[in-house]
Amino acid sequence: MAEKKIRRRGQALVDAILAATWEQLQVKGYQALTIEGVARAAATTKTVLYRRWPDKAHLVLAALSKYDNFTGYVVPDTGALRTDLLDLMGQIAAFLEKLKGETFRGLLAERLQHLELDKLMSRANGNAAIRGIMQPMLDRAAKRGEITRTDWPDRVINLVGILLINEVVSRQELSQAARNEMVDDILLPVFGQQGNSH
Amino acid sequence: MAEKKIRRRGQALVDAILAATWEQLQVKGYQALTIEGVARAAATTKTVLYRRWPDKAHLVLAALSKYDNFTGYVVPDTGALRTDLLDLMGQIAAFLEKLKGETFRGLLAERLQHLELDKLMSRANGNAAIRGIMQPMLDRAAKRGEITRTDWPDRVINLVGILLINEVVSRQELSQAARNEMVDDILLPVFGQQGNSH
DNA sequence: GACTATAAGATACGGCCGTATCTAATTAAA
DNA sequence: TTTAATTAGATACGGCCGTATCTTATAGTC
Repeated sequence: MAEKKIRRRGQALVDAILAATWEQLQVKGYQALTIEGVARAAATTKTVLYRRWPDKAHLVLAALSKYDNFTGYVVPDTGALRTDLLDLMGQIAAFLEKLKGETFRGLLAERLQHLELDKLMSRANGNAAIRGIMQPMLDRAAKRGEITRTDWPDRVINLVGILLINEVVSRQELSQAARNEMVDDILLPVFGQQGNSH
Repeated sequence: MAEKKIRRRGQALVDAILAATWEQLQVKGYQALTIEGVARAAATTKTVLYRRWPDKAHLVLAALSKYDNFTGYVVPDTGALRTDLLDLMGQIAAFLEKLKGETFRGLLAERLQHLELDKLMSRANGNAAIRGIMQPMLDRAAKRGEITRTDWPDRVINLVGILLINEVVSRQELSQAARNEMVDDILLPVFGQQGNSH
């Protein structure tokens, strides 16, 4: 008569929780998602969640990286620095798009309050990752004679990411026109390619 | 025998609340400051606070603009675009400094979640305000022959602010060296002044 | 199969959020 | 001065946070 109380454990439990997180994220959005709500939806308790993830941001990132296949970026090689930059921006834009804006802003906001989250956001933030993509692009551009200098400091390398993030945050969208403007008015002049902006 | 119950009203009450807010901000910092805590400290209730300010961010901004005299920026006129830019950055840096970093990040985070706050933050964010300062600088630089173009889009004009904000957020400081680098490696090239970076 | 370490689940806590409702003090109007 | 309109203050609500504690199911070990 008494119902069996089956308990999920380990990976099975994690999977169930992340599934619930993902579903809540779709239904309610980042802001309205709560730890307790996810726990309820996953038919467990928040105690269990707090044992694994320190806060909402980490939980959501875990779900994101499980479901929203975070494929890495590809180093563009289109034959010209300008189109390389536009291609890269397109890739990042697609990534930000998937985060649905509101989720992205939520994660960013959380990052501002708990700076440790930095590392996890390195993809969107683009610290080390971006250099790995930019450097080959710049080296090739130099070889082609488009630019002369290739040893740029982090601040310059990260500029692409900063511009995109700011665009999403302040205008809530990331149009092709905006990307063109950023490349032609800002990035190309910075990298020292003058004259053939378009 | 029964104590008189004197009630503060209007401005007197607002003043007391803002004083309490300011004090709590010093003592606890932005994150740990709570509406209920301020209400307690001001010997009133949160009902009263919510009748005037929609959230913590607005309350703190109100206190800031009352106590931390938000003096406006002065349009630099040092005789060269480079030093003008450095001067402006210095002014903004001083403003950000006063916000104690943590408060700034807190306000920024809040802004990400409730985008309406945008307007209030326009000083730090620098939408319309920044153009009013940048444009005369650029016009003068053009007259001097340092640059040729002066009709820059918002995205370019706002770059100064974006760079500074990003610096504070990601590195938690804003050194003179960093400002020099931003001016020499990014801003001057963007505005088209090549060759005399330093 | 019995025993033990581990981890899930249940429950409760104090604290804060933001809202609603009611009362009582104060001010302005009549 | 009495009356009416404001607005401060008190209280209570449901909801969530993050932590602590305790019970109980599960897995591995002897």
